[in-house]
Amino acid sequence: MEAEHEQVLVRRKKLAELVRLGCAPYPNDFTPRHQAGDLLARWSATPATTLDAAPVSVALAGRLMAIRDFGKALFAHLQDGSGRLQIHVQRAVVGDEAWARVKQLDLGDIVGVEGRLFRTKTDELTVAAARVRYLAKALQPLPEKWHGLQDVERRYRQRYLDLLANPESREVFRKRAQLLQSLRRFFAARGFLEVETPMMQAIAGGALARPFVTHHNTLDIDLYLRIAPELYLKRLVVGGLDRVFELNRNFRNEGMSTEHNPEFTMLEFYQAYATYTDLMELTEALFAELAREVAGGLVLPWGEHTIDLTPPWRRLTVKEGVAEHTGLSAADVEDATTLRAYALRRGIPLPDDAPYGKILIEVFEKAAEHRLIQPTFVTAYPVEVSPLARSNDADPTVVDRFELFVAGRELANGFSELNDPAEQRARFEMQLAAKTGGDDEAHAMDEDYVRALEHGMPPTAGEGIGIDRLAMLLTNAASIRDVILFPQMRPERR
RNA sequence: GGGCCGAUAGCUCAACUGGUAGAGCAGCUGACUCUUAAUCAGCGGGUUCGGAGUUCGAUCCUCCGUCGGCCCA
Repeated sequence: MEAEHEQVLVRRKKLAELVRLGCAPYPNDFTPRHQAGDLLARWSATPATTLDAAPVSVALAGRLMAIRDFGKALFAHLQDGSGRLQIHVQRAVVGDEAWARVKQLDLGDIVGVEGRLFRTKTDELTVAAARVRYLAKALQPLPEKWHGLQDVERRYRQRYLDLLANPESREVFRKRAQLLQSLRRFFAARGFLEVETPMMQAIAGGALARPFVTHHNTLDIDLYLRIAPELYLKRLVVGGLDRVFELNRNFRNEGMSTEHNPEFTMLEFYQAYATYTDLMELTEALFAELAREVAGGLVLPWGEHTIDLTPPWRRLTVKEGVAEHTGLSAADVEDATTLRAYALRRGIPLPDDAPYGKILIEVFEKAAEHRLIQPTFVTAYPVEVSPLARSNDADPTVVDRFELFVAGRELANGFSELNDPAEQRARFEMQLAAKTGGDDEAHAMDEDYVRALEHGMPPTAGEGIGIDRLAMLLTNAASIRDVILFPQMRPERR
């Protein structure tokens, strides 16, 4: 426990004084009947004379965010989950005894107010308080009323302070909630079933990433926090759930940055009898709808850029992207030796035995990705880095896969699913070889998944969308930590 | 993991070339019944992130550490 500073001690004294005056310290028998935002919406257009002629009784509760004391009367602003409403308390109205209690109120206290609506001289809708009760004492002072809470570290560690002091922050998370609702509505409207699959998996599959490990005591086995729900969702498609989606957390044991948090929210969905090109169109429709509902339109400010989500979006292959952003010719891009030399010049690290597809994708990631500001579907990914995707019929060195880039980062990854069990087994074996060769992000063998495919999975396309990054895009947030309520932080040493 | 930057009153921020830390808000006391960053008068509040060093003297310079931000891997 850190030493308490003056203001906390003062507030503790006030709490004691309130108790002495007969107030329960933390009562829970006050029921608000109104919300500040609703009252403002309903009555802001009503003239003062109407409010006086037919009084509107209200009861609301919230946190005191500003107090302007005039000795025998005071104005204050009460903030609840919906907004901020002014209250006016007069000694002559509430009586001396209640006034003595009102005088003990501090900024940050949670209070309940009953009274009627009126308009001040400056026409602000205000509650003329008949009764004020305090519902919870705030022992700690609020952040500065004008600048809010600026300290980035405290905004993340003590998100409650950020939320109550910074309206922009509340707005970001309101939009995020709206985003999730819109997503669910979009998929429900198209016949997708929302499902939940294991977070703890014996084999961490469905993506190429390092997992977190945990231990189950009774079973005495190590389990992995999932890096993706993919293989379970496709088992459901085998089981006849033709359209499924899951909107939930994934965990990857990797570095942290402005676009990576160890746990992050991912939408994955699978549609039987569809192809990756169908999903590109679906994705365009989805983003358009989300942008309209959450951000108010398809043209979004993004830092110094303006991003236009109006479909259709640009499409290009990985090789085209590499050629465009490296200056190499199409023939050079096809040539592993030339590509490797380019990678070396650019300081892109590559294992000695990296196959062509791996070199290609590394060069693409370093040279092209961050330049794809406007929405772009990148297609024709090398088979070596896509162990779960269906090979292209015309060119089996690539798969029927796309990634969507917006604002220079990957937002979605979708493909026609590989449903040939024999080929899937062969792909897993390729990955095992890579793993033996030192690639610890290579995919593990999943026998049960192959067995599921042997029962027959309909031709299917599936996609994953990074929800945190999508939220960043729709709220113009520079860091993933700005759209995650409690981002991962190093523990404070106190 | 590497580079750069940052941490000063409860909060938001100042402090010249090294000379012993200030303002606004918040708090406290008093005045004030239509204010809204209320106003007016007065007062208190500091381990300058932690540790070591250089120096007569360190918020300031050096080193180590902690936490955070940005960039890179």
